[in-house]
Amino acid sequence: MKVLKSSGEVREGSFEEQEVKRAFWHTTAHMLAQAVKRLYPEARCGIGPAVDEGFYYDFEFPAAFTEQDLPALEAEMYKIAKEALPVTVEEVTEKDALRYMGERGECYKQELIRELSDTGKDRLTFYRQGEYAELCAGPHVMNTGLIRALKLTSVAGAYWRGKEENRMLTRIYGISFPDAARLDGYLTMLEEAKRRDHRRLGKELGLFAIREEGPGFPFFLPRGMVLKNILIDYWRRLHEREGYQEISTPIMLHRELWETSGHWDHYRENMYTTVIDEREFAIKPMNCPGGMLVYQMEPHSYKELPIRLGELGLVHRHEKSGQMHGLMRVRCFTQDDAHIFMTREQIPAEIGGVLRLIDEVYTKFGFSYHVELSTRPADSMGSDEDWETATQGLVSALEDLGVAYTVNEGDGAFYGPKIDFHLQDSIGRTWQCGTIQLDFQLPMRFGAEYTGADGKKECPIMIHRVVYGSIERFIGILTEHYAGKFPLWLAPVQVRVLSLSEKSEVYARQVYEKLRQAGIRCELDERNEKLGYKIRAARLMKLPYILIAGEKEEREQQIAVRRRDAEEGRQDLGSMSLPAFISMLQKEAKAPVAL
RNA sequence: GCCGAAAUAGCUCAGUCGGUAGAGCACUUCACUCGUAAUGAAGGGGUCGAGGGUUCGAGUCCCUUUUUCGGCUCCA
Repeated sequence: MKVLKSSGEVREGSFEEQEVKRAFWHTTAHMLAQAVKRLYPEARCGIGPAVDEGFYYDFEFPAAFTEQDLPALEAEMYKIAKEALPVTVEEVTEKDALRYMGERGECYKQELIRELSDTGKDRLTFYRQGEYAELCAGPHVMNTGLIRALKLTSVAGAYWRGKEENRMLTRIYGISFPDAARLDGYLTMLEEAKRRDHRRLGKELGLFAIREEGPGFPFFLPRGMVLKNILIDYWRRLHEREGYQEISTPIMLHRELWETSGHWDHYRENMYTTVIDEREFAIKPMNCPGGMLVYQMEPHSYKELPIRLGELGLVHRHEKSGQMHGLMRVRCFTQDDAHIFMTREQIPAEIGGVLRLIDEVYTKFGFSYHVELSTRPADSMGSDEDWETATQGLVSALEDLGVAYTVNEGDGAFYGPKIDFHLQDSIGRTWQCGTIQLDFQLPMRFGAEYTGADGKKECPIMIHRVVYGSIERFIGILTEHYAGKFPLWLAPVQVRVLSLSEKSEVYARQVYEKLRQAGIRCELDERNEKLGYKIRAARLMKLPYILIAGEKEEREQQIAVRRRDAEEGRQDLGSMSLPAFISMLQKEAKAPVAL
């Protein structure tokens, strides 16, 4: 497959190559625009790039455009493919480009052209296929006939240039391939991913629920609560090992505190407030001011530092409607927070320690993650020097440990720069989980101090950090990552005991009671149903182990064991004694933290 | 918040032109006493998200509203 660059250079490459694939999708995006202009001549084009999975194109339609209108566009695009139009590139002057777009009413394109020449872009190119031409830097594939399979997947709104104050355009998403088989494969993969959706699994497995009575406020059901508690338990052990002390601060504090911390000025829109005895209170959106107050309750010496105060803090934030997403984005969540108070000299070691801790946890769950460094935002407080020092502190910690990261300009918290850890969900969307934020502001605003070796009062530096991020979001990610098949140590229910018939009910119950006594999370299915039916039910719940207790097992004082994950192709492990099974289980679910 | 779509039994969904609200699974009862992914029969279960309107009559048409879904923006 040949790719045409804007210089006119032609390169041969395969569809599997990133550059070729993107050129392929980009050309398909142009075909979409071409089809739109054929069917809706009054529509105006925005931009239409290739993305990681396919492409999109933004349009302003004269009348409402809905998903029902997609098939007609798809048909027109197939027609354009069949026409096998050659794709060519030509250099144009700004004047010609503006005139061409002006004649066609393309005001968005004109805006782009003006902006490109204002930013000193000396070369403008048009790509042309048949009657359709547009401003584009390429590259593209060389013929529309190469696109043999395509699908327009969804319609969504998107602000022009991504800015909330701009007009909202209609964005059409799609994907294309050089053959039908690959398109089918892609669509099947999407179906698979839907099966892992934590919202679906959360319902099916009885983990959590969100109801109309509390939008964005999740309910944890018994099984989900077990999972949450296991994660908390693991977290506590780790933090004990790492020298953290755990605290708990109030969920609601007086307005003055939030004024001192700066939240009232910088975060007010997201805070819930209430009035008690005619005084205004805010429900905490973050735990830091509470942690700050704990630090200040007694005087500190440099010898005590670093002080690491951990808190599983329940925070509430008013996320705008339309932004919630299962457990991933909620209005009330538990942060596995900690605030570290330290001297300037301790910064590298402490940041390094947190980086290692986060890596240990993510590795434990088998996650791959990427790291971003977010720098000073427009709405922020503090001096330039402090921001510079703080940002430099994070950079050198990352570089000392050889962590690869990308920079996210202007995306830091209002009080300091941050390192973010992003994890992927089942369809490849990424979610920020862990974060490490360095803060010079808050200790200063609160007048926090410690006594140095020379007897002088100094202001400590503070780290805010979370590992899971939010336990809710982390559970969402975990559920999708494991597709609901939680490893034994995390599984809310580890074993289900099945009686074979009414004759084996008593024995099955005995087995169940013994497992419970051994501390194994188990359930008993003594319903009067066939074995196949009960196995199916247990399999659908994705339980790690199924035990069958029938008359034969009772005679031999054994149980028949069936496991969820086939080992060497076997799910049926045959019969064994209960003590043997229990010790096998205990070995498999061994303590998650090496202390 | 914005653009688009959706909401019917516990769950997944059907419901034609506006004319007495349905299926499968789940649940309860009965029969069967069963060996590794669904035994059979019977029964209970609905203010069709909420509020208003049009109509002799609304799950169905119109308006408002809430929630959810796909995105945008924002964020853990």
